[in-house]
Formats: sequence, C-alpha cells, structure tokens
Amino acid sequence: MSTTPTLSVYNSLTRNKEEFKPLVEGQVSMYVCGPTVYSDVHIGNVRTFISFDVIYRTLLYLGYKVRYVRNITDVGHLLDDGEDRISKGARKLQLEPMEVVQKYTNGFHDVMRTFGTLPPSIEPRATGHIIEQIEMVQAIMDNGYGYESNGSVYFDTEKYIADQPELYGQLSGRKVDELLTETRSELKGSSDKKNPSDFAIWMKAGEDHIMRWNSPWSEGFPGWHLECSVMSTKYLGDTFDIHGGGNDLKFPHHENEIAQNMGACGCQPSRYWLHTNMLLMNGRKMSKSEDNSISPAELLSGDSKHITQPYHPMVIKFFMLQSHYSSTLDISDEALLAADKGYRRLCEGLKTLEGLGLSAKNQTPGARDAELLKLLDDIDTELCDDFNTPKAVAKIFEILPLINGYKGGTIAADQLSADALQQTSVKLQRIFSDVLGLQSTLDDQSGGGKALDHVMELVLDMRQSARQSKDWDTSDKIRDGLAAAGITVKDAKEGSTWTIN
RNA sequence: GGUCGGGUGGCCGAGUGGUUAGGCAGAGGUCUGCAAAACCUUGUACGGCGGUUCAAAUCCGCUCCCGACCUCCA
Repeated sequence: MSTTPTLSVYNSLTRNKEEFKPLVEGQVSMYVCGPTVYSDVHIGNVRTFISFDVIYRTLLYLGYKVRYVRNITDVGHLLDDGEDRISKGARKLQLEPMEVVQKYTNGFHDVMRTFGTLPPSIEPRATGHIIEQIEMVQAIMDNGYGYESNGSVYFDTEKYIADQPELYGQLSGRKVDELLTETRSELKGSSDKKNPSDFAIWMKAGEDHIMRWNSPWSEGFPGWHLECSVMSTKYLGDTFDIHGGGNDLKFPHHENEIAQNMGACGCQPSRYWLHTNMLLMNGRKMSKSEDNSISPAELLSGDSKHITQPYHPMVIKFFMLQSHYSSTLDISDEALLAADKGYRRLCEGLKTLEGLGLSAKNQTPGARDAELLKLLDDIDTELCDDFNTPKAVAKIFEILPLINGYKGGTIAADQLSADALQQTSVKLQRIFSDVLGLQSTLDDQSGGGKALDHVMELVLDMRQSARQSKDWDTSDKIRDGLAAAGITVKDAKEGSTWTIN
C-alpha cells in the first residue's frame, strides 16, 4: 500500500487550494452552520450537510480525530419584515416557539438519518447559549467595536474597517467603502445604526416579540450572526481548523462572524473556510416562489411534477456525490434517472466483488494486479484533493470492468491475484460505506426477509428444471410473472439471480 | 449597478497547456434458447472573436449568454 497522500482543500478565505495542516496534529476541529429550524428542511440544505458529512467521514478515514460541531439556529434569524422566523412559525401553527423548534429539529434529524449522514459530535442550539452570547456582546463593546442604541447593540463596522481594512470583506470579496455606503439596510427600518453596514448583535424585543431574554441593554434577543461566533469558539477554541457552510452564507453571515470574533478576541475564528455550492433546478437556485423547488419528501415519494418516479435516498446522495461540493448542481428527473441506473450497477459490481474476494484462489501475482491497485490508490488521491468525490466515484467505475470481466471470464483467472481482489473488496467496501456514506440498495430490496428468499429459491429451482428440459414456455412464464410482480431474474452460468425493482 | 462564479458532446458532470474523466442515453459486436445483466468497440465536445505558444477546451484580451451574492436563504 502506498502512503496516504497529502490533503489539500480550497480555502475560500485565501481563494487558493492549500495543504491542510490542522492546528493540533492528528486532530481536526470543524464547525458547520446548521439549519434554521422554522420549516421542513430544504433539499439544498441536505446537499450541504451531505457534503460536509463526506468531508467529516474523509477526515476520519484519513485517521484524524475530529470534533464536528453543527449548530441548530432557533432564534435571532429574522425575516425581511423583521419578524423572527421561529416566532412567525409559532404564530402560524399556534405553537410555543420551542415546539416549532423541536418539530423541525426532529424532522431535520429524520431526513439526515434517511440520507445516512453521521450526527455531528456536538449540536448546540442558539437558545441554549444566550448567556455566552450576551458575554460576547459585552466583550465586543469593551473592545470598542459595539455601541448601544435604544436598547439594541450594533457592531461598529466603520471602526472595524478602520482598524482592519484588509479583513472586512476579504471572505466575500466585498469592497469596504461600498459596504459603508450601502443603503439597502434601510429596509430593516433600523435608524438606530450609525452606518448602514452595522449589524445587530443584540436586538431589543418589540412589544409582541415572543422570544426574549434579559440583558444589560434591554429585554431582547441575540443577533443572527452571533450564535455561530459564540458556539464555534466555545466548543472548538478561539481559533479552529475548518468552518463550513453554504456559499450563500459568505455574506453577510460569515463575514460578520469573522468581524465579531475579531472584535471580541482579536483573532480569526477559522483557518480554512469551506463553502458548498447551490443546488439548482432548471438552472436556477431553487425557490418556492418560482415553482422550481422540490422537497426531500417529494423526491423520496415521487410526488412532484418535476420527477417521474420516487428516488431512493442513496440514489439522491449518489447523484450529489457525482459533482463536486463547490460546484452548482442541476437537479432534474433525467439526471436522477441516470444516477439511479449507475448506482444500481455500482452496487451490483461491489456485491460481485465481495464474492470474488472470498472465492478467488489464485495465489500468484496477476498481470493486472498493478492496474487494479493503482485505481484503488487513485481513489485516496482524489479524496485528498479537496474531497473530490466525483473523481473518486469515477475511479470506482473504472474498477468495475475489471471485476465484472474477471467474473465473466473475459479476464483470465491468473490475471488477478486473490490477494489483490481481497484487498480491493475490503477497501472499496470501506470507501463506499464509511467514506461516501452509501448503502447498497440491493440489500433492502430483498426486504421480504428469509421467507421470500426461500420462495425465490424454490421458484428459480423449478424454472431451472424447466429450462433444462427446454420447456421455454414454462421458464418464460415464470420469468414474466415475476417481472410483472416487480422481480427481475437474470440468468448466468452459475445460476440465476433476482432483484426487486 | 457592484462583487464573485460559470458556459464542456443528447442529458448530468469531472478536468486542464500536448495523453480516454466518469455516469446515463445512442450505435455495433460477444455471450445467451430468448430476455436481462455483463464484457468489448464506438460517434458527437469544450459559447463567440482575437492573441500568446511548437501546441489551448485549458493562459491573456474582448464579446455574448447564464447564475449566485449585495436583502432572509445551505
């Protein structure tokens, strides 16, 4: 086996692909902006969290000890009209705000479990960290970067820009003088600010605002960006390794997060910033108002005019992994269908390999061992190149003809050694399930359990007898009947196999 | 308007100064009682116009088109 290649990641902060070196050798601290739990989770959210799940899994695979923190935003995230998202949900559903939060947090967890992602190491909630947020507001004020105005506290971007002209706007590529003259924040009706680019770190609650806490400045609630600054540094330290999130959070959310951390402790929170790109439908960012949106539930049930059939969560996940996390991905029925077929072939190939790995007898080196093992090594190389799952997946597909060819006899038995096949089997299984987080859809297809297995064994046995006596009418009748019942029979030299469609 | 990113073959999607990405679909073949699967072979490609270079889809300039962000969003 070759040595593990060096991991490199694209750092949004420097706009360069850099060698990844964690702060503490062998350990990685990673923070990812989680969902705001005010409604059912968006499929675009799912893509982002699947991307970071694979990043998390790859880091574990590479032997790092990882602390992965992903928050739940349950307060402070305001709508255009200034109403808190959670409060609005509560009003609409006539529930306690925390009931809304619980309902959609549960839903979020269910969906993520369906897609086979690992839970983060810590999943903190904004409402559980009000005290820490108040403390950070105080620290920012003590350092001269925050000012109180009518019970609310704002971050003083003008002072921050004066002190750190290179920093503010670095992540999002914004020009500071434009930020200062930006006038659109008037939308928020906040005339309490000194500059339009200033943002709230503590907001005084209005009369009818449900979610409110006591603070030195007013009864109110924390600003949206603050929770991430607080929770990331609380659990990962003032400076940690990776901060991730959707590309659309770069500005203002992440930019302001950096400003807050700098304002509070004078240091950058994260060393590497990783951003995932948007999921598109019909070439545009999904949006309910433009009718180009599909929910996780609709994808799984097939109940949407955008798709012709339900899709297995693993197929959807596989579809996503065939593009790079930093690229936009256009979702469509045609593309999902292609992924579905490809995924099925992949699963069958891996199943075949598993059998070969156990049954191969050739103890001498094979002429094509090197070719196979090279492809195997290439997978690691691709994963280490900024978590390039599409290329890693392509390598697996390049291995398939070797496996199937060996099984089918077009590749002679002495061409591949038992050892190489065994090694490939073990490694691919690991890549497939541990790193990519995929599960074969073939297994749960025989979900009827043992009874169905026995029935099928009997039926196929009877058909085999018919075939041996060249009773094609009977053998075809059995096959057609099974096909009508949704079971595909495939004949091979060693016998017939079956799968449920 | 500002900032950033992108335009790749029928579809999705990698990649990048010279050598097949990959998947799906299509075509031909092998195998098979037939079918399915598998295997082999295979076509169509890098928005447009210039420039740099021995060589550009890949670098530079211009241009057209698209998207994201700038306001809540993963």
